[in-house]
Amino acid sequence: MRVSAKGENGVRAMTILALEFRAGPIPLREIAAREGLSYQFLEQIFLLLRRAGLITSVRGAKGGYALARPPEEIKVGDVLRVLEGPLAPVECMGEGNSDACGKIAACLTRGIWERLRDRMAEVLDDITLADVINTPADYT
Amino acid sequence: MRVSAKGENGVRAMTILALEFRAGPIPLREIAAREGLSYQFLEQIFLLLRRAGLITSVRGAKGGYALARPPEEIKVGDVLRVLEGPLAPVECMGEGNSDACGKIAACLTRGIWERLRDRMAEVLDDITLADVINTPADYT
DNA sequence: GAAAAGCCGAGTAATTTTATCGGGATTTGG
DNA sequence: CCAAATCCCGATAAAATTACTCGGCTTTTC
Repeated sequence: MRVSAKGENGVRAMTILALEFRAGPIPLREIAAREGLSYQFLEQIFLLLRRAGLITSVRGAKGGYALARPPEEIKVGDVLRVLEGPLAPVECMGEGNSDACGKIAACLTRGIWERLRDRMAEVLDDITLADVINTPADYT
Repeated sequence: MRVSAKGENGVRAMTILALEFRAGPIPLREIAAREGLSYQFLEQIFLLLRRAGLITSVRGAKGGYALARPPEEIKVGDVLRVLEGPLAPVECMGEGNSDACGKIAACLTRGIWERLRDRMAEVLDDITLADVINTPADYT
């Protein structure tokens, strides 16, 4: 039940882009340095995020990445779906989808995963990047 | 964000034990056959569940496994914690625990994982094995 | 035209998960 | 007592996934 490093670092990097929104494109090396991450690993992550339309890129010197939309309009769930695949706790259950799997107890356990999936989506789609950067220190 | 086969099959097997509660111990081979699972893989799972005190075993001929407590008293969350480790979406955040990880955006993203973790626990600790076996067919 | 940056397919390394093996220890029933 | 059924369990192999690297290309600025 863990989020992968890709997902975790992707959200982290998106948070930086949210903090720097309006500052013009931020080069990847800067983000990598700021978060102590491998430049090349982040590159893989950003490739996916760009192709999914969550960020835009500017090539060449003075280039870099920026959010494609303001932080208020990007949900954490959007980012995680791109990097982790659909928010489904078990394989036979993509979001929206509900295949039976032919096993005896299948129909019995399905309700568990459906409820879990829906709650997870609820939380993650309720938090935008704007919420993340406005988190008060005493949130805990 | 997936539950492992261990977790999924563990819950499935526990569901069978719940259905057969009061029928005396059920041999593992029967459960494996019923769910089309490898006997030896299930054995690993049951070892963990027994050590965690969720099931009891009877050795020898006519032996098998049974729930240690009635289905009403075993939560799906209990089973998953044994098989998947703590219900924590990211490493730096065991249940109850909240270590800082020293990265710049750390404190900002932490709230996401805390909320997610708490909601997941809420769902999984709210469903008992009794609920699972009483699931109406139109649950969806 | 050199330096700064992104683009990207392919490949390797590390880790985790899944599954198997082989032999033991207990219990039942004959 | 013996044979069959069944759990016990450490070790390890196989497979899958995840994390990360490489190398070379393209685009833009100065």
